[in-house]
Amino acid sequence: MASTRDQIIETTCTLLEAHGYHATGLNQIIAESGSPKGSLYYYFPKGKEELTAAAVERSGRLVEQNIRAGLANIEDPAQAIASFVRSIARGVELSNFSAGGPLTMVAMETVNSSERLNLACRQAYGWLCDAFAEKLLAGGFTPERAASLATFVVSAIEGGIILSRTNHNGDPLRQVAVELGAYLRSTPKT
Amino acid sequence: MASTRDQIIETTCTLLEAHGYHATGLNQIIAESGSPKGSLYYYFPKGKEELTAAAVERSGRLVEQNIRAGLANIEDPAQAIASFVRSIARGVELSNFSAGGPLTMVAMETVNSSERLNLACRQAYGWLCDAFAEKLLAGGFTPERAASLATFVVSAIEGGIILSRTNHNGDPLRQVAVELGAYLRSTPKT
DNA sequence: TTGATATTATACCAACCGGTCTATATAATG
DNA sequence: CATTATATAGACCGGTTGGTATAATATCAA
Repeated sequence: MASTRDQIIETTCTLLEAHGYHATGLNQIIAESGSPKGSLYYYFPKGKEELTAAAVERSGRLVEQNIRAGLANIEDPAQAIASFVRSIARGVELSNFSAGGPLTMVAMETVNSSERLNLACRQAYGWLCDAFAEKLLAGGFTPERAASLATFVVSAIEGGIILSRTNHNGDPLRQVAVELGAYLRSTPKT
Repeated sequence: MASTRDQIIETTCTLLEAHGYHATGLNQIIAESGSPKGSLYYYFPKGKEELTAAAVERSGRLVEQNIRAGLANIEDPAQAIASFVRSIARGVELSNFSAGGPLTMVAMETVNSSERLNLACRQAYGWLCDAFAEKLLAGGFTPERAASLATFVVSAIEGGIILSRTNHNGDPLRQVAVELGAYLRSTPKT
């Protein structure tokens, strides 16, 4: 059974992903998690910011695991990444375009208003880039190429999610999958 | 001299870009634009949603113009786009990471909460894609290739802006410029 | 059983939100 | 000049926000 604290974080992750930071109210979190406000402030004395930081960290770790797991089945990095992006497209569609990019909104909403959340998001994005970079490294790319390409991959996916959610259509992400796959297949490894 | 209405829209664009939809208050808009609330509701009787829709449209048109202007000086699409992305990186840095992607946040924040704003953002993103697609078309790509690549380009840039703003560093966008340029140079035009 | 600690449960608060209201300038028009 | 539309000005409203205070209740060691 999940502890009250975990339940609160989990609920926060879901709401942040769907509605963003400023549109997610503490009252909504306690209502959906079934915990009273007293518990929330017991576990997160500094309030919304601290809770969100924990949620961002959790989401980041979760996405990182998803990436590693999603890339593990196919050896060739180009094919593995293309296939993974297609699976994101399906996930976004299945969620009715309310999932995908749990970090994006918090990252953008708090860039200039919360140092703490900015750092949490920066760290989380680092984990995602690292996960891709390691796959590329294992596929024979040099460390420098792997790092630059990983940033590129995360950028393209992030943007693809935005377009797919906005258009209520998984196709933009699928086009990203196609082009990204083609590029990774053709670009030199050094 | 800008009319009161234009002044309100312009202020709204700036605030939306920096803080997003839910963090931008009507009181803040009227304070910074110097117009009283009565004028705001005179020009936008339906309130915040209507005003934001106007701001999104304006931002979309403005970005579209920037793209066309930015791509006009270099004939080769790959070089032109790479150069344009580098100029975005400079712009993001110069704004202290509070500019870039005026549509992103509104698009994400309102995907499932405002049909009207969702449509406005969808339309605006369409304009951006079209601007890139036309450059690619002029560069010899087939219409289908141009459309798919344009979506890819917008995705990568959008994501690059997120990473650059989050990391308070223009380099992610510059890496996007490098990889995007390399891919567009090497990918077949049919 | 007792006492201390950990946790839950609400009542409450000032501040702010988007939105409505009425009153008043200002300008164009008969 | 009188009248009418346009536009400005800001007080005000109910509801919600994040956050605080305090009391009740589990939990468990001694």
